[in-house]
Amino acid sequence: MRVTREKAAENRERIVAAAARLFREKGFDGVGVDAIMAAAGLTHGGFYRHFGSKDDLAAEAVARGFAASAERQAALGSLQDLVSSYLSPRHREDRGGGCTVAALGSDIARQGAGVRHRLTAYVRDQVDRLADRLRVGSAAARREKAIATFAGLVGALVLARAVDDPVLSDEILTAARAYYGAP
Amino acid sequence: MRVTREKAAENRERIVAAAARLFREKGFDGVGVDAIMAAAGLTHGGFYRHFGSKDDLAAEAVARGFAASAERQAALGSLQDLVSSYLSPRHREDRGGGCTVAALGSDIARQGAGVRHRLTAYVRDQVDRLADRLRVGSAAARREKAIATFAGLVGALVLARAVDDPVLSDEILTAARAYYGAP
DNA sequence: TGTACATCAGTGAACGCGCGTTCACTGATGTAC
DNA sequence: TGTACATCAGTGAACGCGCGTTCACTGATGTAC
Repeated sequence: MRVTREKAAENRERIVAAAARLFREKGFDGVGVDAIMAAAGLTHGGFYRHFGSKDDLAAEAVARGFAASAERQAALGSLQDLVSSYLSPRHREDRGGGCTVAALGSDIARQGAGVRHRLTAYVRDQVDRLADRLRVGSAAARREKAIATFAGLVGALVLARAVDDPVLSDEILTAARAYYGAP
Repeated sequence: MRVTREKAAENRERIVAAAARLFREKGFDGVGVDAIMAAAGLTHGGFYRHFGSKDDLAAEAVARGFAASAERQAALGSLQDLVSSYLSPRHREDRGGGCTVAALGSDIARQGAGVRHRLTAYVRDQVDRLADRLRVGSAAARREKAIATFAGLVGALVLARAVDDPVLSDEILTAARAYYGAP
């Protein structure tokens, strides 16, 4: 059942999108090739017509996630908007659709070169963009604050998701929002 | 080959210690029961004389990691000491022996109730201790800063480990050290 | 204190299962003429 | 434009492997007398 080149490209896109979501939801080891293919409406056998390995897909999937995050960030006006959106209960609940770094952070260091390389480019880019939004202090001071803020946002979201007490989780989000959202 | 009660308790300790290290190094899914038992100098078959399941061991192993972290923190004098030790290259390199939250953070939210419950108690405790160390501002302001600092430390270490460029990794540690270590 | 027996920590083989990957096959698509 | 054939995206069965867990067994330890 060969399909149109166009249709095949579309299927490939759906595989990457499904993988990006499922990896964030369940971790790299928590979801198999067959589950990803099923989520994309295909059977697992065809996987290797599109990707060399599950690792290769992982690299593409995180790249896709980073691109989506970068777009979302660009669409948000002020630093406060960005912080309060990142640290919202909605983002906490939406691991599958949210920030890839918070969803997979401690896993990424254990992944292959492709995944780590893409994360590195993303971190560099996000730090630059964050520093640009900070209007006070020297370039070095803004960069320092951008790095600390990025780390704080990621850490706060990870903690808010890991904790099993909703009250403490809310408190973490609120405190970090106030602390990092201050101008 | 039954062994002394004392020897059995000692073996159990070694299993938990090996698990705590290996889970942090390779993730919960990255290491199997047989590897843990081998690291403890035993064979895998005896595992279920000590633990009901791998999940049960995971809960004990993270609890052990948290206890060790709490001890380490108590031994450090000032906030600056704590921050610069946490964000040191040595800690970045020593995932197996370091902070459990940074090593397993994004995995923990996907783990069973035992692991998450223990993490929650640890976070509560660490936030309290950190707030106590901050000498400025109202109780509420200190608590807010404690939460933000805890999140920032965890996030910075996760990023410094995930990035594949040592220069950027060092910069993350240095920036976060300066930002969060300031009195 | 000494003896007989029950207990049970540890061993190593085995289980069922799910995983990543491979493969022969299908049949619509793409292409050469 | 039409025809004949090669291509190749997708299917579904199969592969080898490692995993968490179970089990029959061993033999030193613990205990009851």
